[in-house]
Amino acid sequence: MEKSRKTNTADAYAVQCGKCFKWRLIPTKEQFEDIRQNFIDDPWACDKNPNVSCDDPGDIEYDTRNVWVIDKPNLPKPPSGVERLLIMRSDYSKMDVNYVMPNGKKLRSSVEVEKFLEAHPEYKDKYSLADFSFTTPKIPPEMIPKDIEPKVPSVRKKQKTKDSQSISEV
DNA sequence: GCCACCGGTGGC
DNA sequence: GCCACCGGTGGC
Repeated sequence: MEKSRKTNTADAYAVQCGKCFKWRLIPTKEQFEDIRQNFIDDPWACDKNPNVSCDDPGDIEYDTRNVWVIDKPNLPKPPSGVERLLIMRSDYSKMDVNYVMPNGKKLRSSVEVEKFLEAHPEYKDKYSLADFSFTTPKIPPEMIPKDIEPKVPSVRKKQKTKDSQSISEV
């Protein structure tokens, strides 16, 4: 996923084809969430779209012209009426997950979800804890803009090679 | 007074 | 060492 400097949230979503490894843009967040929730059992491929094949050029390149963040596969899709927000810290150190409930309340952890459901029994048959995941994507070090100052100069963070690609929000 | 944002840490 | 979680607070 690529983040807009303005909104601090993803402004595009892309999935990588399991066969040709090209990246294809997914038009909406909800479609992206649909693909993501079953990604391991049902990996995505270009021909999932009747009008697209691996012979077609990719929609977007994985490079530093955008800030890419690789999402975890198989996150539960937010139930209807609930939106999952993924917010980038201004220093690109990490991301935060918030769930926006139908009444506008934002939840920051599973514990808060639990409390919310207790406090609002009317939602209890509609939503369950399993619908929520606060797992955050990793930010590949090369995606951190060059003009961002490293956080604590005294502490060196070690770079990590991250395997995968698979799913990504841009 | 709220809430978006950030820093710190406990537990794994 | 990582990351899910939460307390604090500055700016509105």
